[in-house]
Amino acid sequence: MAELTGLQKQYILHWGEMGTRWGINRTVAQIHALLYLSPCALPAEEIAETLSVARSNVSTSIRELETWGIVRAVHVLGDRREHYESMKDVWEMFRLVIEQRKRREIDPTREVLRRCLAELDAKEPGSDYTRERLEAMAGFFEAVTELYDQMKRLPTGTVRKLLRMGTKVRKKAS
Amino acid sequence: MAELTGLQKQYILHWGEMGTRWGINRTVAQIHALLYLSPCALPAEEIAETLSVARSNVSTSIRELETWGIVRAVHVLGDRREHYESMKDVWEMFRLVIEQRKRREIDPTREVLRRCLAELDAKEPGSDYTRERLEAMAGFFEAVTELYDQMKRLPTGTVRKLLRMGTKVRKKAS
DNA sequence: CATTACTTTCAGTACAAACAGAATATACAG
DNA sequence: CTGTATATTCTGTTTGTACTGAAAGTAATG
Repeated sequence: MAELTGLQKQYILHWGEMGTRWGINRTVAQIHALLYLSPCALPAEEIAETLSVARSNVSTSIRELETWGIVRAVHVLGDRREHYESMKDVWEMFRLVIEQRKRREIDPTREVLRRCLAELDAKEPGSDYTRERLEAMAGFFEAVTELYDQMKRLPTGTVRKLLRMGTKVRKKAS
Repeated sequence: MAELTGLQKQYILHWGEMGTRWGINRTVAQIHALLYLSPCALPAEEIAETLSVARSNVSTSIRELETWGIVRAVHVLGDRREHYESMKDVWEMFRLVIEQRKRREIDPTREVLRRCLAELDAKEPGSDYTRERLEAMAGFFEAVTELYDQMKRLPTGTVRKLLRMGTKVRKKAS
């Protein structure tokens, strides 16, 4: 993984852009893409060179990826440096990311909605319209959470199987 | 909707923050929150005042919300100004947003992955590892797309019903 | 325990997105 | 046609995030 092929470059750059669109730092996403494509774990130094970013920037970004749980440090015999490798199971990676974004964004939103509704009862029992809207929104978030919980219970791979089943059934019916 | 209650303020501010985390402009999200809570359509002027942002900023943001299809202009008799109102069906709103983000981000990513794999065949038939990784990622995106398409076929409300069913079944089983 | 290899933290800088306000355009009323 | 109300576009400024390079920190080696 010394030099990038044009193809790898293309993938890494695109992944970086996608990241930014979903509120993920470009460098973080690029590093992830690089590690994902790399057959072996890479030291920070090499990542910095390959992507032309500061060594320190790599350090911070790696740490973020580690908190997501999709990158980890491994040791290579005869080398004092940390080497970093990405998880390779795509489904599991996305599961991790989704789980954490849910915790950080969906759950707090549910909290706010609940608190709003409670306050509404206490202080402004009259404002029916606001209540109606907040309840609709709260219902949505509860449902999404429910959906998520049900998915989580399914063992790995089941989603994929269900998907295949669904496709077949629909094809038969048509 | 002249003055905001503390509660409405809370919701609007939170919604703004959530927006930024998902790559949506804070003002855009706030305006959406305001219109969503408002029982009647509001003129741009009033939105600007209520949220303390520049009139021009409202203009741009509204336009973005219009392109998403979740806000539209309506006319009020005896008033030359445009009044804006938000869609109220939460499920439909999210459906619209998801559909468009898929178009703008998921689909292009699938494109890139396909192109990469094609190029890989043409130019570098040897690089097995890269191919393996790209194929795994491509497979994931295809599956997500498939899942999305299947969901889309379901008539409105079915997701909600399925959800309730799922809950019941699981409760019985336990 | 001093030196070297490596990593993280910190402080300032650069950059891109968001924004305000002015300028311009459009549409309506008299 | 003129003046007024409203909407949009444009330009410069602000703001916040990402980033760099230097400094400090940590740990292994001889």
